[in-house]
Amino acid sequence: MPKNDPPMSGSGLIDFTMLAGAVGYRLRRAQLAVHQHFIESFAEVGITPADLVVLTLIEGNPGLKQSEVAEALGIQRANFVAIIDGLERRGLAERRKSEKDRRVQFLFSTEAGRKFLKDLMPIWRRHEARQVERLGGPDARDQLIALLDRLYD
Amino acid sequence: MPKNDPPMSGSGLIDFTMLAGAVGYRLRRAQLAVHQHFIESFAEVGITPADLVVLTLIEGNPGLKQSEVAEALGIQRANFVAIIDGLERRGLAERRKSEKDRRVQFLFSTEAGRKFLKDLMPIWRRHEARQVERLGGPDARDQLIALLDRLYD
DNA sequence: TATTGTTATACTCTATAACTATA
DNA sequence: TATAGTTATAGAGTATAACAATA
Repeated sequence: MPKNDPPMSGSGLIDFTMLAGAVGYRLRRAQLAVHQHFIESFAEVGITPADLVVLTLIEGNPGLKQSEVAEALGIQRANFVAIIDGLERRGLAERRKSEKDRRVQFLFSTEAGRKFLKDLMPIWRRHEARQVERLGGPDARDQLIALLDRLYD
Repeated sequence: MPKNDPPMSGSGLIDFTMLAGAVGYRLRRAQLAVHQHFIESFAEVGITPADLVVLTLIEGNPGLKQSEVAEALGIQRANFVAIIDGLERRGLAERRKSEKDRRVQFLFSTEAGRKFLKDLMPIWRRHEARQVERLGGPDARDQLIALLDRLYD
């Protein structure tokens, strides 16, 4: 046997014990898998997770300041601009300048935005149901979410 | 009151009920928080999560094929090249051409790589301990990992 | 023909600094 | 001087296609 070819090569078994307790690694793998499934599910309507989460939030909370929404979602102000630009260009959301403080922009979903969200609900529910199914049921989902929430403020 | 300024503006309370069950959203927030803490923790030694996970895996599994490591970690083989290039340039890992099949590269950690990993252990343990602490103890950590693993193959 | 590693490329996500207009 | 939104930019991370060497 050539000396460079290690004994275990091709065994198909890889020892992951050193990564066993790595929370960040497992989080990344799980997040990537769910993200991938989201992208595939919503490919036909062309919406990103960020778009959907923003639209959902301003639909449920009309009139928040742009910076409030960004902060609530953990998105940098600077990066938030392009997201709102996109939603506004598609007619799904709109900015309204405050009359009290001319620096401020309040955010609202439009009629088209509300219809868009409503039409998306079946895809959304299917996507979430898939995750719940993989987790082993609604209780497991609630348990997971409770744990995840402890990891961020 | 100017008509554009909504009643709830400035209340500080944002309704998240529409996102309550969104597994992907909570995953992203948690993953981002843990990733940020990792970056801050390891800033002084200048290593990314990907670098560390790769080095750890080939340390525990000497002589795997480059493509085996990439696939085991869910990284595209094209993107894996730069990671190994970096580790090799820093003298922490090395490629060895198979003599059986000249297309194949086996991966090994170097002596410097093993020392590097060993020196990193305190930072690593501190980082993990922080996550376990936020979760509420080792049992919560194990529970979380078990749930996360169900979300990917 | 198929596979391994590689290059090139594009697109997304995140972070930071600096600008503008207002306050 | 400080704040809200914006612009510009840089750095990761990820995905795809195509190529060279080898099988």
